[in-house]
Amino acid sequence: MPTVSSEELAAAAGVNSAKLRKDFSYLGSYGTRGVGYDVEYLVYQISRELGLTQDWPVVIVGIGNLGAALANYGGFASRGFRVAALIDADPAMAGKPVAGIPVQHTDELESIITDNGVSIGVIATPAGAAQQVCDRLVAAGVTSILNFAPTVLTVPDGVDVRKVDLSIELQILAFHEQRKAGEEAAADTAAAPAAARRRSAATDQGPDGDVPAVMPA
Amino acid sequence: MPTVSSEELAAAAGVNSAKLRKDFSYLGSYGTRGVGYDVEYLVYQISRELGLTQDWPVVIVGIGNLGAALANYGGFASRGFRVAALIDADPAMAGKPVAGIPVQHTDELESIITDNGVSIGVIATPAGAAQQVCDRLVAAGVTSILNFAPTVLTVPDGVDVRKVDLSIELQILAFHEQRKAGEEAAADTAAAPAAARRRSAATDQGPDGDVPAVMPA
DNA sequence: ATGTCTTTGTGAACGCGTGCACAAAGATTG
DNA sequence: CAATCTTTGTGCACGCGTTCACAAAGACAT
Ligand SMILES: NC(=O)c1ccc[n+]([C@@H]2O[C@H](COP(=O)([O-])OP(=O)(O)OC[C@H]3O[C@@H](n4cnc5c(N)ncnc54)[C@H](O)[C@@H]3O)[C@@H](O)[C@H]2O)c1
Ligand SMILES: NC(=O)c1ccc[n+]([C@@H]2O[C@H](COP(=O)([O-])OP(=O)(O)OC[C@H]3O[C@@H](n4cnc5c(N)ncnc54)[C@H](O)[C@@H]3O)[C@@H](O)[C@H]2O)c1
Repeated sequence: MPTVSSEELAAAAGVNSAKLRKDFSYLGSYGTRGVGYDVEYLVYQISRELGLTQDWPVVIVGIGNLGAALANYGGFASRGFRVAALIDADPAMAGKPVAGIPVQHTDELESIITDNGVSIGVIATPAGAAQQVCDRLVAAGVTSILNFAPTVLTVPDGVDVRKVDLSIELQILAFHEQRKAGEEAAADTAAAPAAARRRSAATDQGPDGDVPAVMPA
Repeated sequence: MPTVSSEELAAAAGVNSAKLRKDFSYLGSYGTRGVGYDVEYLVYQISRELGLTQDWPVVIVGIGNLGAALANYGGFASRGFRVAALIDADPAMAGKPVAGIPVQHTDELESIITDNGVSIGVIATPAGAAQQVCDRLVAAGVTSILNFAPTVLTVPDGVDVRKVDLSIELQILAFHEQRKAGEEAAADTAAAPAAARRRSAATDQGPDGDVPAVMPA
């Protein structure tokens, strides 16, 4: 029986072995002391706990550059997600297949959700349409939303939203990049607006000081 | 002078106002008691601290479905990121413009990085090519990488990597979705492999118990 | 100038996740 | 069966981020 120890797994994942064991313990206690974890059983238990043993139908709304790329992405199917439908507001796109799936018009949004029992929706529309699309998805029964539009969505309790903001990812990299370079360049207060210059010399922090807690790691 | 209070900002952002004030305090102390924060000055200070006052050239490697969508995305430019070059290994794509920018062949990767002083790279190649592309980017001088390929990249110290894994985003939603539904469906141990069934009845946790600490929020 | 009222900035307490350290479990060997 | 050895499962302590609560600052009215 193939097994792994928490030490091996932790080394591979780059985390602490005690943390890993404690995490596993939340799913139940199914390691064997002196031996480790039964790989097959472990994989199954984690998959089940994560909901990967079921198939989740998802709809993608907004089949533009990004939506089309997502529709073409094979990585979803391999993790148990099935693209149940593609939805776009552009009448010219209706019926046209993307990634082998015909695009349907927004008019049919509600019936698509209901008929397919969809509970996960992906929003890839322009920012202006996102909240409205979100509202319709939620009203139709969707309770989990993956949002690519740069908007903060408002949803009722019980609905989960995850926002993927690629600009913010770049901003985080740029922030660290700036720190790496040292703040020599930060002294260019010439570019600051009038109100900024007002007291920048007095209060701007120097290159010392730690990373502000505001920033994500 | 247009101002905002920490209370207003916190309500808009959906966070605690004290946290917001403490966070701002790390950037310096530039609120006015009894009044609030000078909006213009606040925006400038945050932008500067985040590195948004400079322009960051980025290269995108792998101009397929996703890479092309990224190249077409206008949201980057508006946040101070300039697509300096598009790079792909496919000779057929060389010279062909995507989003108005001609695609260049991988052979020129090193010179592109050097000539443009690029320190941020985006990887949108298939998983198999990601590490190799990453190594070349790093060797050429890139110190920040945004990785879309489903691979854990190994990089030397001093290089930052951020991984965007859309499947994981969906998995997190599916996990919460499963919990919302109650675990009635979790009892389908019939689908479990032999080793799993071995003792599932004995140790599988019931519907009670809290959210495992393993899971991200 | 003095008083009032609003809002900041922050010390202190709290809660939670992480890591240490070890007893208990179980496999394995003699 | 007893001894030994490996690795789990977890109590406990530490550290860090979040939140509370309030004194101090400053605007504004009188
Ligand atoms: N392209 C990227 O790489 C990228 C990166 C980050 C974020 N985003 C965000 O993702 C979203 C989509 O980006 P894109 O580049 O694909 O844009 P796009 O303009 O190419 O596509 C938008 C699509 O949404 C459709 N649409 C508009 N209103 C709709 C509605 N009410 N209901 C349904 N469909 C509607 C349009 O017909 C169009 O097909 C935008 O909010 C963008 O900011 C894109
Ligand atoms: N499409 C999506 O929505 C999506 C979502 C999540 C993750 N991803 C990941 O993003 C990556 C790209 O996805 P895609 O759908 O755009 O794939 P794709 O096949 O459409 O594009 C890949 C591109 O990379 C190029 N390429 C291959 N090897 C290269 C190399 N060594 N150097 C430079 N370029 C090279 C190919 O010529 C091709 O143009 C994949 O790793 C995929 O798993 C994609």
